[in-house]
Amino acid sequence: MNLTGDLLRGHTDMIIMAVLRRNDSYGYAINKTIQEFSDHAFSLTEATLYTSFKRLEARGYITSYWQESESGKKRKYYALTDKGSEALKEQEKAWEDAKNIIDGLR
Amino acid sequence: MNLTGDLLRGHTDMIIMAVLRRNDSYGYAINKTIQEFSDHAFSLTEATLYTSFKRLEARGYITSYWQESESGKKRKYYALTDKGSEALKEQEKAWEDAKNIIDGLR
DNA sequence: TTGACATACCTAATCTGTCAAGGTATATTT
DNA sequence: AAATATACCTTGACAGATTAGGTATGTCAA
Repeated sequence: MNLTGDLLRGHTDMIIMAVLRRNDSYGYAINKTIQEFSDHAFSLTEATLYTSFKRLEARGYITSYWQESESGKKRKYYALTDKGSEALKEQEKAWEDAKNIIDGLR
Repeated sequence: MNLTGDLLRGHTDMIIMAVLRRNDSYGYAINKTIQEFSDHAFSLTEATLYTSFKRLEARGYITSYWQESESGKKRKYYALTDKGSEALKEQEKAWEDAKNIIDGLR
């Protein structure tokens, strides 16, 4: 498997929000989750990840808060907002459409 | 359905090559084919289309030749090369992976 | 205890593909 | 004669992803 991020471009936000729908999480852990679910075939670059956080927060789709771990490290947690939840649903619909179009053409 | 090309970004080349796998075709007709197969929900802009042709030809994935239609209009036909056929297979594999990753995360 | 690695955050500059907005020209339909 | 469909193409701007940096703390093995 060799997946460039460009293949999922435009869907990064959806992926992140889908992870946050399960529960609040922080950058490092979110990326780990994505890696695990793709059998370590795919990971977002950190730049992509943090750029996406900024974008999502600016749009009001997620909020953030700092929390300290047991080990003492500071983590920035993100939570999906109601608005984000709505946006996620729409993006998932668009994703289904995209799948149908591409698969229909083959 | 409201699909921006950005949602399919990175897959445009695959889509075009998939159309060309059926038979040689020219720009205008290729776009019509894509529109029909997506129930007119999706079409590439012409700029995207011709940019993609250039890119694909530069990579040796397609070749082109001019041919006149019965009506007298000149059409630039494109044909999938062996190299393009190989690339298409790989891209389709990557597409399957992308689908699995995204759908697995939801 | 020191060095390597994992954890955890972030930014600036660059690259790439798409889009908006233009352009040319011929054939067909009204 | 005008409108529409067919048919090609380019330039400049934009948005999202990548490359390549940066800071700092915790953990574990040698």
